[in-house]
Amino acid sequence: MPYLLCNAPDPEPIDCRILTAALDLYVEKGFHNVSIHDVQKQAGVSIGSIYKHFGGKEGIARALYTHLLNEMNEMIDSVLSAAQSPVEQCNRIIELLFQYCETRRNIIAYVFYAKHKEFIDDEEPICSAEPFKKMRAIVQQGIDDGNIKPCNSRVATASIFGGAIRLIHLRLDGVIDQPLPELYSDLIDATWHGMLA
Amino acid sequence: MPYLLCNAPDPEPIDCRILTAALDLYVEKGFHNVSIHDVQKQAGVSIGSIYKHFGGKEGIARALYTHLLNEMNEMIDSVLSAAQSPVEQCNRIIELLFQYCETRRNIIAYVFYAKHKEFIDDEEPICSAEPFKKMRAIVQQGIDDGNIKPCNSRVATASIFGGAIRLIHLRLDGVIDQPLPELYSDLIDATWHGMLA
DNA sequence: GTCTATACGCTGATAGAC
DNA sequence: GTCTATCAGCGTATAGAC
Repeated sequence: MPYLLCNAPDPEPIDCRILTAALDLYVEKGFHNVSIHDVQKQAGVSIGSIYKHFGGKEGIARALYTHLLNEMNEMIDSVLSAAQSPVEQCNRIIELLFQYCETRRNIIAYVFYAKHKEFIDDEEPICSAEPFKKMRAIVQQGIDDGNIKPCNSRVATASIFGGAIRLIHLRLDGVIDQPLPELYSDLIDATWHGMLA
Repeated sequence: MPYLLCNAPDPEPIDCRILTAALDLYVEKGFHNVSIHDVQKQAGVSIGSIYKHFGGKEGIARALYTHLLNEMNEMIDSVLSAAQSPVEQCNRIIELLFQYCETRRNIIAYVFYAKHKEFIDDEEPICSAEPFKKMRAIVQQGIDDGNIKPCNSRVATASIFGGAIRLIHLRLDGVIDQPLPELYSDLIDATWHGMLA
């Protein structure tokens, strides 16, 4: 995977055109409501090329999946290498997710919102994927350090990131019309200090 | 809607058999991976009857949608009529959702997990539906009373219910193998008092 | 490597008997 | 009201030309 989808070289190579076209269509209409012909038309390539490169519709979805998880993963790694405390790392991840939700909407939608099990065979649930494991590891580290409240690590991770993910879903659904970064500080305060007045 | 799906009379009427069969199949395999013939077989009725009663595959999905939202709504109303404080009402809703997630798994999956926009035309996002509005109203009431921290009501609602919804998703995905009610008290503590140690 | 034309299967939907 | 048999259309995938 020589480059990230959002940093494609110019002129855009054919496989990249196919991926971005498919991503847009899958997110907008849902995987099952998109035909190979739709992708072919939008990408400006032929059906033959699509089968040559990805072996079919599901092949594109699987390639997208690994590709975008990879981007997620690099994002998490960049946060980790900044070497702050676990709490600050969690905050930074949420901050970046909120930014991406505005600037790279379809990537976030595909990773956080699509139901991959319904169209990609034998795929592990996405929360078992590398970036999500790392998020949980950060939380566990915070617990071990004594900075995060000691409790079931699933519960802790869900408590810390659940509100953010919920807001992302609502934003993607069009229920929230405010850009998420504007809600960041309120959410962070609620997450760490609780919702009691 | 004379009865709730989970309290169907005996012998089960034909439309109810269709709905429960479709619910099971839709949740297990995803709407688009289920054919009318699958539903017909599982429900033990004919295709003709299905078209007579619901007008087709999407008609079943729409009927399920309104039916199950109705059940959700009654659940919320029962909590509201118990007339506790908003904070206790929120806790009770989460407690019931966790219970339902174990005992009426498919109902929760269909309401909280399915992407209705992908197969039901012109449907409002589900969080605009009555039960979700009521949840937000409860939170707003708590803020007005001075019991819940005053902030953007979307953020507040997402903070309070986001962790629970996230755990429900993980449980439905098979990532968590512990029954959710066992995680209830940890989650509630985290929600109201925050995640700092 | 890229394309076009074609074949085949599946699925949603209907018509008409009981 | 319930059922079975049948149709028409779409969408995936392939074969073969350039």
